[in-house]
Amino acid sequence: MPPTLKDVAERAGVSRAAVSRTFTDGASVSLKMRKKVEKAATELGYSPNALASSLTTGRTKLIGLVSNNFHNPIFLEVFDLFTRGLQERGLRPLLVNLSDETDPANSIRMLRQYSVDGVVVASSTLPPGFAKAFRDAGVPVVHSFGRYASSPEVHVVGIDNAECGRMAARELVRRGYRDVAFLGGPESATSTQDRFRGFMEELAQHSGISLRHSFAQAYSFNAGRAEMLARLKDTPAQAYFCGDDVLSIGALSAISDSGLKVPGDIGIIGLNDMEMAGWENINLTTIRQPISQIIDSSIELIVSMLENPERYPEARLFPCKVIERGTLRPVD
Amino acid sequence: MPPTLKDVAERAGVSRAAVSRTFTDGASVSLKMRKKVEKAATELGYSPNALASSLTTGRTKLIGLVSNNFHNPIFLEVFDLFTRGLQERGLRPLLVNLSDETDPANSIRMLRQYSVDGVVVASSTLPPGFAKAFRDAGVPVVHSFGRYASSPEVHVVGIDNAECGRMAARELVRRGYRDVAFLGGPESATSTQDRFRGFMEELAQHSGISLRHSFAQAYSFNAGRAEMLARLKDTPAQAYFCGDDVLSIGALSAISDSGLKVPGDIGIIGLNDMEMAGWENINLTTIRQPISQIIDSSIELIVSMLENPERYPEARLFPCKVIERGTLRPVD
DNA sequence: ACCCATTTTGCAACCGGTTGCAAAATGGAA
DNA sequence: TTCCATTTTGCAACCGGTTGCAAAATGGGT
Repeated sequence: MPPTLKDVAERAGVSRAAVSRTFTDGASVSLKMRKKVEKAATELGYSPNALASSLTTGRTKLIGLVSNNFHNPIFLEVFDLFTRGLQERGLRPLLVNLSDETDPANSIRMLRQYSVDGVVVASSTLPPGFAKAFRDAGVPVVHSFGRYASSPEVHVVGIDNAECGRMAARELVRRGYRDVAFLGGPESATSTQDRFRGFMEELAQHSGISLRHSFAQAYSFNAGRAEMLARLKDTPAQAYFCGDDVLSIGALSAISDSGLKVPGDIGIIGLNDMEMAGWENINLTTIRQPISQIIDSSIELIVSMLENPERYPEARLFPCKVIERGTLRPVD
Repeated sequence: MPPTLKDVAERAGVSRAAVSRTFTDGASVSLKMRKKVEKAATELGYSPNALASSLTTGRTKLIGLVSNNFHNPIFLEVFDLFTRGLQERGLRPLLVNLSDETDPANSIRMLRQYSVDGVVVASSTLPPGFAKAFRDAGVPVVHSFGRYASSPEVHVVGIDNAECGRMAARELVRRGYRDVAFLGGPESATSTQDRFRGFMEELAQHSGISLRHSFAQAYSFNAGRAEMLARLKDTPAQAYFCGDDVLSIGALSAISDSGLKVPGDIGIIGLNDMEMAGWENINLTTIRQPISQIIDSSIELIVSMLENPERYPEARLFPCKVIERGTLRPVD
């Protein structure tokens, strides 16, 4: 239905090759020819079919954006930044919602059918093997918010979750808490495991600190609330390092329902610093994850892999920092 | 690099047409042939190139998902539902982030280059002309959360925003508020205009009610908070119908900061019933928009347009209802 | 006006599939 | 076994572009 190369060529009275050349930059076309072709093209309202050309060039400019985090508000920011960043570079995001799927086979097949030039896996809960499966299938891949590995097999861009755990521990100790707890996300998520490990390691350096832990079912408000309600049945800890901000907000809600005060009775520190954490009626002390840097860097990396698919895998970790708000008691 | 039809044909010792047929259902292939081909295909790890086939079939199974709402948490739910619904039907969402762009020309060109089979415009702020431009370009389109028109030029699926305005008005009147206000989203958004119109219309039916109005810069927490802070400089109204839930939450934050109580001093009613509205520490009285029905219906519509692109445009509006929580005072 | 190096152009094959058509194979009935 | 209607298969053209190669055009120098 829409006009094709052939239509333009006929109308301009030139060869199809000539038309193709005026629309691929770097090709040799005389000014006269270009004028003629452009005239015919605009008259017909022609624009080249990207998919047809991908057949011969081997490039679709399609990037698979794969995620399973469609319930955590911070991922709206993530999608916003990714789509804008990709668009700015002339790339198109083909979105894949994993829902509860953790087997990459389906997504790989699907994304290969559409010949995506590369894939960004955006998830803090999927294991490194997930992204690796793409690489093994010959698809350039970057795992954003993925698990750090000292000898990474795929590009990983994110934060050092263990270091964040240590950071949270230091912050709680600095504020004089002695009886602390980790209220993590799902135990199977790599981010949960790493944050917990770091948290424990650091606390082990300090004497006389008691530590407990438990895990919520998901990184979600309801899961955080439910888990904290359960904790409140017994004597709760003095302060909790929660798996992330949504979880923290759920916990806050449980605490205020039970009549206790934050930070008076219980302290909370989260992780992410999503927009909502700064809302005045939440005012959560948390650890900021530099989302936009992570995403810029991920895009830069996937773009560079389009030129050089064999690029040696690297881990890019960005520093986090504590954002002090109102849910931890002040230092004495 | 990945194996092609030809590779499979050679390995199986059959024609390329035979291979093609075993992978298109409804085609005539003997069982013996099928076995042979499937064997060769799995040995090579072949899967057909969807883009190449789109060239002859004229179908890419790509659906453009166009939105400018990447800051309203409710759109995370929207994206989740859309991507899942499309995937279930074997369609792939190609995401377009409009950011601040309101001219459809770019998106149309881009989506035509990728030969999308159809487009879903998911936005409550874009004017009907936006979606219409796609239709005029010959691309099947559905405008979800779009403006209702009695003689629609494109398919619109959403709610009757004016009716929601009336509903909010009735609810406030029923609770005995006499001095009420509309705190809308951006004045240019069609949803804002319609909600305001309905709200006024209904209030005009009741005597002795005073109405004021103002508009926030965006459908966002900060905008709602800023706008409410401004209102609080003078004597505020008794109750506010806010443009949506995020705006409401911003307003709530401003109110509690100023030392006033909700619903004691000021009542708030929102619109959307996003997940957060039900969180116990927010507990917002609001009007529920049946998101998942809207999206199911949108997908059903766009799918039906793939078969019949000339399908007569219709408006599908879903009823909303008031969800009573804790931000309006009880009926006397 | 002529020659030659350089640019521009068109031809034709190709990318990875699909499909109308006719030839070949199948299989049931006589 | 033979015949004929029905499937199954392969050939070849096509979808909308790109690109190597050789022919044609250009233009500068003498």
